[in-house]
Amino acid sequence: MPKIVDPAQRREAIADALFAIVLKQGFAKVSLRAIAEEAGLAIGSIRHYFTTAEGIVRFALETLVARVSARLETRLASLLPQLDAGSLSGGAAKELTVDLLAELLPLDEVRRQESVVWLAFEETARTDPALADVFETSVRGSRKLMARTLESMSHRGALRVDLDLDLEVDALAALIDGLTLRSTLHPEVLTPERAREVLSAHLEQLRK
Amino acid sequence: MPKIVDPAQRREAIADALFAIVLKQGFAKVSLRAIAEEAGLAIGSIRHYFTTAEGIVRFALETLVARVSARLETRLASLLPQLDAGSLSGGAAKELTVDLLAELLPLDEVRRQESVVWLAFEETARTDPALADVFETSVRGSRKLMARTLESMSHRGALRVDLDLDLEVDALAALIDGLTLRSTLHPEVLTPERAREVLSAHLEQLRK
DNA sequence: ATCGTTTTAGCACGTTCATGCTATTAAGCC
DNA sequence: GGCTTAATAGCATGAACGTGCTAAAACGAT
Repeated sequence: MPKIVDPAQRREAIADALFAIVLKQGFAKVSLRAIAEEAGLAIGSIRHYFTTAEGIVRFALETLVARVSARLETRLASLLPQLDAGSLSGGAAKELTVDLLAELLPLDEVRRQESVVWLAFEETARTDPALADVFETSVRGSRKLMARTLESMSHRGALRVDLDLDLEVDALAALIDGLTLRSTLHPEVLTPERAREVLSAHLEQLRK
Repeated sequence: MPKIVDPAQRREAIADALFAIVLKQGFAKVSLRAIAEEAGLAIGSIRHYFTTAEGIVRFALETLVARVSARLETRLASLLPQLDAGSLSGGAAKELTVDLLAELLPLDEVRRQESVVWLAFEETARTDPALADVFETSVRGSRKLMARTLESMSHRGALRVDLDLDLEVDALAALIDGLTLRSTLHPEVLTPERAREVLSAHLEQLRK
């Protein structure tokens, strides 16, 4: 039998190499050669796991989405029971909600890198049908997360009653998108910590 | 004397060709050859006006910024006297303010195209120092516009008094960034008209 | 009509790219 | 210990790229 290498792990390593290049040199510099060098592999080796270059990009995007989704799911799973238990004060509940949504902000190096890569993919996806559907799903998913969050507040009676909930969902989703965009690409204008404050203040204004 | 061609006009036409390619095929497909074909010129002709390919990109970005800035300046110039005159009702003043800020949203085909190109440049600029300073300036400029807008409301006494003005400036800037991003790249999730409604509602909530 | 200069055209070169193939290497079962 | 097969390595090809450079063309003043 042959040399044993976990193929899934190898694929992830290749995706990580792609991320590193996007991060350091931008999406335009991504190429099989660059990925091979970054990963410390020969081009032939990479092509053993991915037949086309496009396949790498596609897989990398799916990997990225999976990682972020997993983190959000984890947080959500630990948050919802706490909120439903009703044992928290309004302020504590709000802080936990902020924590959940702030998961999307580039508040640490890992998330900063993910945000950069995410934004790089976004431009590529606009003209690449193979990637577009992944984004469509993700964007709808993030809107859904906002909706769930606000509905949860509403059910607890923690939300102002004079609000158009649907409109507030769009506003919250856009606000977080904008905060992420600015604090990722222009941290000297808007620091991630500041972005978190803005998010917190926004939620505070929605409270009763 | 030689054939008469307005060089400035030619440069703009070349920039427009670049915009068209970004729009139709994405930033990755931009090349001298592609630009030449789109503009109906020979590569040599283009290189007569721009010695390097990088120069075209740089010039195109400056052109884009100039166009958007000019539109904003025009609107601002017509808006400020009206507001200072104090002859408008609060509601009318707010609508005019929304109109001003909505200039940044992709509400018509021209602005949609500009937004797409703008976002494409943004990713490129992250790793290209020659473009980065243009963006730095523009991002600060847009924040300044938000600040001026809110200050104007504040001076007219049209703003709630319990607000942290600086925080609201960041929030407004991020909200508009996010609305633009979403309604440009994912109009099926957030239509531009809907984005305008969100913006309007946000400003309404800031009013006294 | 001729000349001088701007504009246009495009060839040639060296790089870089993705990809189709073919060898070579390494590891576990017989 | 040799066989089998996954994994690795890298060569060859053709296409696309930016750019240096030279030649042609177009046009207005003389």
